[in-house]
Amino acid sequence: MSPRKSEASPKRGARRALLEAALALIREQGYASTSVDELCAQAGVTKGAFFHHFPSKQTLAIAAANHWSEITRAFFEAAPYHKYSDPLERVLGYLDFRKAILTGEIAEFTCLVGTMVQETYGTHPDIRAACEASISGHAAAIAADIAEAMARYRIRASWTAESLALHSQAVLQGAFVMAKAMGNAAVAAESVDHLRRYIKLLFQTAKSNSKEPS
Amino acid sequence: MSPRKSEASPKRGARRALLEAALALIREQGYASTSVDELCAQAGVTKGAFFHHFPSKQTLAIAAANHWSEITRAFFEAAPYHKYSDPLERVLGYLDFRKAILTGEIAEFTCLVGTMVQETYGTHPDIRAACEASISGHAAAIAADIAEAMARYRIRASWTAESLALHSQAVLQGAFVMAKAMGNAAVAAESVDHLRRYIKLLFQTAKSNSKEPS
DNA sequence: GACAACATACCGACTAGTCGGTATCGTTCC
DNA sequence: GGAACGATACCGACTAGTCGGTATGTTGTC
Repeated sequence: MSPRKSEASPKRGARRALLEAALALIREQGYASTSVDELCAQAGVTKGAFFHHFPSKQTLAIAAANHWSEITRAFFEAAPYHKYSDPLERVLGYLDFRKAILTGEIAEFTCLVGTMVQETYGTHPDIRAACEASISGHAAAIAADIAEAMARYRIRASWTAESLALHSQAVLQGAFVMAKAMGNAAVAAESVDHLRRYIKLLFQTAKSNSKEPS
Repeated sequence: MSPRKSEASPKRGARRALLEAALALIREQGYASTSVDELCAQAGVTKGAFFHHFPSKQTLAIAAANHWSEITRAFFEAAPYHKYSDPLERVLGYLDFRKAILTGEIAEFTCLVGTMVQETYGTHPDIRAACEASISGHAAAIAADIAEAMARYRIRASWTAESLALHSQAVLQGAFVMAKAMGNAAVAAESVDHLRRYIKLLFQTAKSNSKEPS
C-alpha cells in the first residue's frame, strides 16, 4: 500500500540526487571549489547520506563522471542525426546537433569531464581516468561514423577516423573554454561551424574524384 | 654597496617570485586547489610578503593572468615564424611553432588562463575578464596575419579573420584539455595538424583561382 | 625617523570526513 | 497476518585540520 513514490529529490534517492547535484555544481564551479556541504544542500540530503553512498569526495567525482558518460550516451543515441543513412551526413548532423544545443546558461551545455579533468589530471589520477574514459567513449562513437564515411567515399588520407574524432572533441572542449572566457556561446558556435567546414572540405575533394559509392 | 642582486627567488623580488609561482602551480593544480601557503612556499616568501603585494588571492590571480599575457606576448613575438614575408606562411608557421612547443610535462605547455577561466568564469568575474583579455589579445595578433593573408589571396569567405583566429585558440585550448585527459601531448599535436590542414584548405581553393598576388 | 619590504603569530570560517544513533525496508518464521 | 530480525538508508552533531586573511613585529634604506 501507500502507492506514492519518487518524491522531490531526497528520500530513497540520495545517491542519484547527489550525482545530479555534482553535475550541476561542478560544471558551474569546478571540482575543487565545490564542497561536500554544498553538494548535500543542493541534493537535499545530509552529510551522513553523502558518506553512506560515497566513501570520499573523490569517489563521488568518479561516479559523477561515469554517470555523465551514461547520460550523454543516451542523449546522443536519441539524437535525430542517426536517421541519415549516409554516414557523412550523420557526422555533419552530429555537429549541427552539437551546435543547436549551445543555448541557455553556459554551465548547461558545457562538459562535466572536460571541466573536471583540467583541475584533477595532475592530482587525482582516478578522476582523470574516468574523464578520459568518458571522452574516449564518446569519440569512439563518432569515429565509427567517420570510418564508415571514409570507406564509403573511398577516402585515403594521412589522418585516421580516430584522429578526426578526437579532434572534434578537442574543438568542442576548446569551444567551451572560449565560451567561458568570452562569456557567451556565440564564439563556441562559430568554432563548430569551422569544424563542420573542415570536415566537409576533407570529404568534398575526394567526393568529386569518385562519383557514386557502392 | 653590496652589489649582489637577484638571488634565488626571494629577497627584493617577492612579487615576481609569487607571480612565477602562480604560473607554475595554477597550471598544475588549478586556481581553487592552489593555496596561498603553497604559493608562498613555492615562491620562497612568507604570507606577510604575499599580502603586502596582493590584497587578496583573487588579485594575485588577476595579476598572474596579466603577467601571463606579457610573458606570452614576448614569447611569440620572438618566435621564428615572423621572418616570413607571406602572411599565410606566418600563420602556418605559427601553428608549426605551437606544435613544436608541445614537449615536456603537460603543465609546461598548457595555458594558464585557459585552465583558470574554467573554474572561475562563474564565480570570479574579474579573473574571467583578465583571462578573456589575455586570450583576446593573443587572438588579435593572429587575426592580423590572417586578415593580411585574406587580402593578399583575395579571399572572400563567409568567415572572418577574427573568427578563424578565435577558432585557432579554441582548437589549442581544446587540445590542452585532451592532452590532460589522455595524459599525453600526442593527441594535442594531432589537433594542431588538423587545424593546419583546415587553414591550408581554406586558402588553397582560393589560391588556385587567382595566380599571384600584387 | 619614516617608510617600504618583508617576517611571525594568530584568527575565525570553513573543510573533508567520522560516528553514534534512528527510520524504514524486505525477509522469515509462526 | 504479524511479530521478530537483520540490513540498508539516512540523520546531524562532531572533530581535526586547512583555508584566506589580519595584526603586529622586524629590518634595511633613504
